[in-house]
Amino acid sequence: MLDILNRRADFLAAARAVRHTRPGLLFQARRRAEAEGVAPERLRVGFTCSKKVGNAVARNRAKRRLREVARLELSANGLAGWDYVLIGRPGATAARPFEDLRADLVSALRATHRPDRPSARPSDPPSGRPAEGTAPQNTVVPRRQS
RNA sequence: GCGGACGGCCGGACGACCGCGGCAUGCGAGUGUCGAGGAAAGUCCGGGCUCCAGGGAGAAAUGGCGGCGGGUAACGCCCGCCCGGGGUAACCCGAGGGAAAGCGCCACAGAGAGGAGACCGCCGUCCCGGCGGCUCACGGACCGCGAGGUCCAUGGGAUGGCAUGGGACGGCAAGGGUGAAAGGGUGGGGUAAGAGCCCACCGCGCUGGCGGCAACGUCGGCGGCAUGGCAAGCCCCGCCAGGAGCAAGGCCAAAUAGGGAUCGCGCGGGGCUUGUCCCCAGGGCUUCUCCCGCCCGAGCGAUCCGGGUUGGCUGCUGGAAUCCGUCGGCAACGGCGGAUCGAGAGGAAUGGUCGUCGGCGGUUUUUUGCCGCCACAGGACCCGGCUUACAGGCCGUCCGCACCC
RNA sequence: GCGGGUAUGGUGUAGUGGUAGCGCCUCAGCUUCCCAAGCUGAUAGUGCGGGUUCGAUUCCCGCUACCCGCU
Repeated sequence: MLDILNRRADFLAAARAVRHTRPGLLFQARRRAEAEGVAPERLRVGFTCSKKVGNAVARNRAKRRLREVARLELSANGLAGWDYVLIGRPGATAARPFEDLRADLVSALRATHRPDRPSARPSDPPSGRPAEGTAPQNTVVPRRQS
């Protein structure tokens, strides 16, 4: 089951971790630290849209489509112990055909959890990004959930 | 039929599968039920509600409003009417009090921009000229015997004349010209020329009658031009307004100190006639003043509460509600009766994939077919308004023009 | 939820109701062997829609965009 993310700190932490850009959405993912007190089998997801997406109707519609896509894909293919954040993009999130939007999420998930990609391990960012304050997940190599 | 004015309404429908939020029920799986708008928006006004401020009166400051009457809980909203402006009309628009309380501004142009002014111009008097007459003197020519007459030239004089030139002094403000605006307008009389100088009408001011609750209208009398415009410049007049906002506010639990509250005892300076005396007080309680009332002022004791943080409950939706009928009212609206309950979340619920129909656009000679698209926009304490956004469509009333009967 | 402010050439900014200025940038010319600098000149602007006024960047109303407070 999906837990909904609503604390600002969780969003900020996810924003400092893995990011992927897809035409229909921005994707962020972070493996939680054990010390955070959240049960490790939980999988959490957050949705957000900035004012650039549009007025309240446009933002709500983008978040609903992201929610539906997360319901279909993330509950099946997401990893326990991770936080995911899905961010709406102006125009595209609401206008993109649904199957394309769904494929965007699948693609981002695969890019995040592929073991041979450095970007899957935020522990050693090649671009010299400042290291994250919460270190424990840096040593864990993500693996596919069975 | 075409064009136009005004008012009101709808703003996709039905269905399938997988999902979402609240409530009820169930041990549970689940089941049942309800689930965004006309603007929910902007936050521009007005209220309810809650807390804060001791009560009353006045003032100041600040902000707002501004024809009159009505409606309303109230309003800057609505209705009706008046006045002014626009339109052939239906109808539309108007921050629509005061400019003789005061201050300020009116660029440029123009002579002059506010108790104004004289550039061109008009008129009078005088002076210097011009023209044509009159008259005198002298000269010449001609006619006549003569007295004399006629004509020409020069010079002088006086008075009057002119479609006449220039100047000085004075009168005038009609006309030209400048300007957004030139110190009432039109016409006539009058005059040297003119002018409210006089007269008529209009406008303006004062005043009386009548109609109207009133704004105002209308009829008459008087005055005789005095009062330019701007107050969405300062300002004056009248009216209105205490502050904060549901993250208001209330309750509970966890957690516990340096502060706070209540009660009891107690309390300033000066004067002498030493008294249960008199006088003066200080500070606080809405920016100030006044009146009333209250408290503090100095410590001690007792009792109670408790900062910050986190969570839960409540406020929370039945209300100036909506609909129908009826009565009063031109209307806004109000009275009465009946029926109905239609989101209450707490980072926030309506989505995805389709089907049929509807609408719009494109393609097509047309039909069919195919393709694309579905206005503005999402409750967060609740109401009444205003403003702004809005694909497409529906209904009603009225006006103008053309045609037919 | 409650309030406040700003909008002026491409850019940064002045501006008493009366022709909207200035610096940088851009362009052209001069200067130089060439460039830079310098000199001369030019282009280009009041966010939008109404209203008041003879006249609005200025005053008033309504929108739009951006920014900033408080809770």
